[in-house]
Amino acid sequence: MKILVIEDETKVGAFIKRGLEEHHHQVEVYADGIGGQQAALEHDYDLIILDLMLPGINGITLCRNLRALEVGTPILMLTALNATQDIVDGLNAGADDYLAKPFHFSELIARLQALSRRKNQFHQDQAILAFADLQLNTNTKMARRGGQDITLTAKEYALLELLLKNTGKVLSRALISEAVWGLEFDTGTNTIDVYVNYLRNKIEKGFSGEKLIHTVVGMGYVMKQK
Amino acid sequence: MKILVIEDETKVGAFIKRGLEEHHHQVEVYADGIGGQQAALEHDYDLIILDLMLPGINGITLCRNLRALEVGTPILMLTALNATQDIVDGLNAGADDYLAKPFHFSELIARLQALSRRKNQFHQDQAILAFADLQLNTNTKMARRGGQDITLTAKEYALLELLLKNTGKVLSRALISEAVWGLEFDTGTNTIDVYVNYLRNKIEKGFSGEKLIHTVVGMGYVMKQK
DNA sequence: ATATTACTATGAAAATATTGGTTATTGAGG
DNA sequence: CCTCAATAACCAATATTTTCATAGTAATAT
Repeated sequence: MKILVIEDETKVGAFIKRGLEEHHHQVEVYADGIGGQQAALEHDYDLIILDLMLPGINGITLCRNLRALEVGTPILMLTALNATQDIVDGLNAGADDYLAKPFHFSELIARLQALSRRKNQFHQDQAILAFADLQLNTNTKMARRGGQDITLTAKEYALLELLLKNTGKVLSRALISEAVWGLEFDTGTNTIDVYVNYLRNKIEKGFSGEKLIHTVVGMGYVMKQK
Repeated sequence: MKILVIEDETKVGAFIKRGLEEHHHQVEVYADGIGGQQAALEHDYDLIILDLMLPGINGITLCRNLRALEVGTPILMLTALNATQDIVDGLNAGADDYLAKPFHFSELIARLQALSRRKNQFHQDQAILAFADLQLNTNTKMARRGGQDITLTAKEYALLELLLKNTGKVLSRALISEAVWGLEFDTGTNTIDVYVNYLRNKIEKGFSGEKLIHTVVGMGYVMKQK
């Protein structure tokens, strides 16, 4: 996920950044509200972590501004302990959740996951990912081709979902490794190739439809037709 | 959605109506409580937006009346800023959420979405949830299969209800944990698995009907047939 | 000809199922 | 108000099942 952190205490900001990066997120930190607001408007983040105590602009105002400008990105507020009024104000200003400082990092991760889950639950418009005569139902986690249901394992599903969300784009092994296995390094193994093979056996072998997962030698794999 | 707005300030009423219509909702506005209450009883709305400061009848009274008359439609109160007592009274009278005036339109939209989400998840005022030959009576909290009554504990009931309200959808342990136990973090225990096992023993073991709760390894559990 | 990718079998590891026991909670009776 | 018993909730261990990662070989592309 791409995450924007607006936090003036540099130590706290660095702590959050480091921790989130260890969880394979992409993080940008702004120490002032003005810069943070600008960034939020210009880029498309998956989550904004916003300290309410900021120099320059009040966090609640910032939050309200973003919502007024139709920025729908989930916002997680950081508040001082027992700042009940801040919490109420913040939620009214359009924030989605809050976390009282000081907090354990695991709490932050938990909130973050809860938020993305909630968001995914609401965004049900993309329940089915389809390409050519292949469909992937993100609710049932089942694939379907030629009227036939196909059961996938967790890794197979993650891989197919990635391919279907990036049809026509060549995905490098490094990118696949990071997205599906959460690894940022090259393991030196052929695990990805093996899983591509598993997928091909399930969604291509025995089906009359054309080949969908194509190898680009030296580059990676693509989901495409022709 | 079909939305009823009860608001005496015509400017505010018009503002809400216009905004909601831009979001493709169907809106009716009543400027007085008596007319609004009448409308709420006669038509079937998806949401009622109710100003607490009304001429003729008090908003809280109106809210209480509707609930007494078995109108289950979600009610979103509009209150003056810092009218804490009103908020408490309103929620006690059966309102589902509140919004302090003045508010940004995006806040209203957010509340509305949150309410409809909550409603879909929890407020299915259908007394009996049924799937295949299994029934769950949400009033008596009893399950029934093959003409035989099954008593459930609180957690078992909550879990079964969740599954039945999301048949066909794979529910992750994280989601189940949040919905049934209210936890946003992973306790590191296998409590969910144990309760799935309890449920299976009660609703599957000893019944001729087919298996209904399916495990999807690495993903979670689903209620489905076949 | 060689680098790269495809395929396959297998043991290891992870995930899940099941069971037994411990701690909480509740409700009746003293 | 307390005690006790019954039930529910929870946890941890072990058993079982499924999935995964590896490595070796075959096939294919450049």
